Amino acid sequence: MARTPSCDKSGMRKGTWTAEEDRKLIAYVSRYGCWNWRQLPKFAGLSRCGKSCRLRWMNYLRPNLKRGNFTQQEEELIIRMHKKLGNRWSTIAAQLPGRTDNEVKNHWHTSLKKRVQHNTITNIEETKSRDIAISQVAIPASSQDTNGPLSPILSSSEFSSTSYSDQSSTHDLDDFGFLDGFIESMDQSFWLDDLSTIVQDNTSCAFQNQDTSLVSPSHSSNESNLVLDNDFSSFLDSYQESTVDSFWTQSFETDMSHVLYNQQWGCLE
DNA sequence: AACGACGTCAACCGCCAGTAG
DNA sequence: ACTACTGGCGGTTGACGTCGT
Repeated sequence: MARTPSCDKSGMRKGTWTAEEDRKLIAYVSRYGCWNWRQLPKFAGLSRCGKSCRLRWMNYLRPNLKRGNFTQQEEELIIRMHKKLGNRWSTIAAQLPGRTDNEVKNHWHTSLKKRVQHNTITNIEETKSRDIAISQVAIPASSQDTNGPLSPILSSSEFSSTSYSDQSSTHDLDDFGFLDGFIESMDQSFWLDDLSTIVQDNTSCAFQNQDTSLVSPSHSSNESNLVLDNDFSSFLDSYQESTVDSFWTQSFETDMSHVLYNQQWGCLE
């Protein structure tokens, strides 16, 4: 899924991010936080615009992102919320821990939209044929089965009345309070099921420790180099998983000691 | 094997709201 | 009140993968 790297008029790189750029961005944000996206590329040694850095971080690099296929629960939640909210992807994504608005939006356009449209058409056809049947056989409406499955995948309206019947049966369609309970009912393991690799404790900050000033006695330079030599994507998985609990609670250094960092990367004169 | 059609998704673009000066 | 700047959002693009012929 790589785009051909290119540069815009101002010399900023565009297109696919390289592993090296990812490393620099992770290293910088992990250490100093994102205090100003516009200024960040300069200090992090990246030839990217701040917007591009922010997007890369938010959609791909930041910890606690859940990658991989959407679960049926997630898909049903997206369908239901989209029916209610429309294309408010960030709001919808906020209800799906570990998912980005971009990811939700892409999944909607590539998969869920067609499914919903198909179900809508199927629903109309089912309704028509049922109406005909009703008109031909005068059965009291109350005895009609209106809840039969129309397809293996539930439509959004069915979802509201079946999948989470315990919650939704007691809530109006306009009441989204049940979503909170729905999310809360899922423990941490649910959201992390797709994260495959268990990371050794001493790997968690190995990347940051490339700054030799930060290398603890327990980390030899060989260990740090090992991280650099390994496949970057697997490192990224490890990095993201290992920082799930601690990342957002850690306090970033707010002084301007990026100079130390940049000396390590050689990106400042 | 070659080709085109279609699907996927990372990344870009333009707009807008919030905020500081 | 106005301007400039920034972050965030949603729409769109386009490179690459997959599938069918």
